Amino acid sequence: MSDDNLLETIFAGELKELMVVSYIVLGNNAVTNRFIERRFRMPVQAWSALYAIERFPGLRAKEIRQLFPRPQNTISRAVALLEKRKLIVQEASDSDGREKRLFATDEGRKLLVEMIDVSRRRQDEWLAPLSPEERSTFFDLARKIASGPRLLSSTVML
Amino acid sequence: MSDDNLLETIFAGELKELMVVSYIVLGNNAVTNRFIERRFRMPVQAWSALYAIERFPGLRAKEIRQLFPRPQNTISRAVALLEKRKLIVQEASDSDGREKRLFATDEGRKLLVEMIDVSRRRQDEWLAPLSPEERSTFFDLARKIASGPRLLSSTVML
DNA sequence: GCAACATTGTTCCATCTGGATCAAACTTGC
DNA sequence: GCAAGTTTGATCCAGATGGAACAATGTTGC
Repeated sequence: MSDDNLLETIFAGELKELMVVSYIVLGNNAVTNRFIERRFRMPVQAWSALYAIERFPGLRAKEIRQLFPRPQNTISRAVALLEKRKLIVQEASDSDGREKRLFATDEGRKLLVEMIDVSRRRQDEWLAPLSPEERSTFFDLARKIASGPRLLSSTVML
Repeated sequence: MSDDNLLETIFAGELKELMVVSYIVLGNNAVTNRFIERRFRMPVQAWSALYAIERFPGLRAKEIRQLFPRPQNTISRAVALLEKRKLIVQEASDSDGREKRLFATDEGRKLLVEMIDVSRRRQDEWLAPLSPEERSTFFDLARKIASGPRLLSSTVML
């Protein structure tokens, strides 16, 4: 069986949606994770956290988890790395002594400009097969899936 | 800012497609990976490999990589685990002494029945927000993205 | 007021990960 | 025929991962 037919067949089974989404994401992650690791010497979740913190000044660590569903200690380590690199600063919360409010530094914002630029160009790269209308439709449907109540809390995989 | 507005905002930026797809996949992985690890005591790539081997009897390890873009040693370990559990057997290739042809055992096929069933129900769970027509459209668009030449080989993230 | 419980974020540690290296088998060029 | 290069898959190892336990703080119920 030829290589193309392998994919054709796997994208025709009862798990075709799972298979095609996994394929896209595993393929993209291989490219993206390696690049971010090599270029910025940080894991992807650190760059994600910086992106979120810059966009929402004063963000709390627990809120980063709502944006990027990752284990708690993963966020904790990413934040610690960003602080060590002086890309963000932590500030004690007035209202809750456990919380730390996070803010990007000028250096962090500067690094983000490059990070966002290359990520946007990478996004255009994997979305290239879609027309603008298709791209819009794809986003709307993905948005619907993201808003589903069972995405994060399953009843069949307990 | 409320929790919902955090997501609303992050899904409205210049990286919205990346953000929404990441959100779906990170969220689904948290559920799925933990379940497969706990229920079947194997990493996700081992179950993926078993799925591929059952579907394509005599598959080679390198071909699994085309279906599931993962590092080569990851596949090698997954295959070794499946063989140790007697879920697959390896058979020397006639034409190439380096290759091993992989075949599911009866036990492997039996386990797959349950794996596929729960995975299909999980798939229905995260696709639930979409109508049948939307689901079909989503699949077609994802299929297009998967077939793009720059998904696996970037020119902007070298 | 305070005991029981919940939440936030950090640390510990066994396990996993993936880039690099390796050995074996195959292919190419001459 | 064979040296150089390639392909296939296994192994090594430094560093990452995530579940669990933890400390500190806040909330609830009485």
